[in-house]
Amino acid sequence: MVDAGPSWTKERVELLRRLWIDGRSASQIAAEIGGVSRNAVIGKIHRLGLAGRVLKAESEPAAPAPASTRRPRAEEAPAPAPRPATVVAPAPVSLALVPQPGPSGPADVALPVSERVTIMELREFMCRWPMGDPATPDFRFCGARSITGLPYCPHHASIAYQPAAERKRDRRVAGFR
DNA sequence: CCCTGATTCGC
DNA sequence: GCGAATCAGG
Repeated sequence: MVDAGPSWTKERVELLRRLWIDGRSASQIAAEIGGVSRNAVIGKIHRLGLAGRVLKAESEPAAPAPASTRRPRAEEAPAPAPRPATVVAPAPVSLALVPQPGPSGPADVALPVSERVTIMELREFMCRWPMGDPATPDFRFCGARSITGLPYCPHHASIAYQPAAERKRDRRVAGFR
């Protein structure tokens, strides 16, 4: 007998809870757990009362824990917000840390050339970092998946968003490459 | 176009 | 309870 759908077994629910609290997105969790859709994950999250995740830690007297058959599972704190991997603000990356094209080094290894696109193929979710000379036919945009909310992929975003102090002096427009 | 979570509602 | 479809927003 091919056991029916896995459904939400204890293990799966635990995994779900772990990943969710860890800051994973519903789609990521769905892919990780397997056999369930993102909607299923979200639905379960709500039924478990885990919705809302970490975002507001103010006027919320925490959940009214039934307190009864509590296990010595030393763990029931209101979660100190484990900071998801989602970074909105540009990290303070200095140019010195950006791998520069050396005389004998493939500086483009971090750039998926195969993903380069023309302006016609460019979509909003694609990295708009210009590559090459706009006057030549081989001009392309990076085209990699851009960071949600930003026009660039992680790599180019690290170059584009540098500390103001770093560029305040050398504020030139030309030199895009 | 991509993504996110929230909600609804038939099953 | 479940989750696809839908909604609302980025």
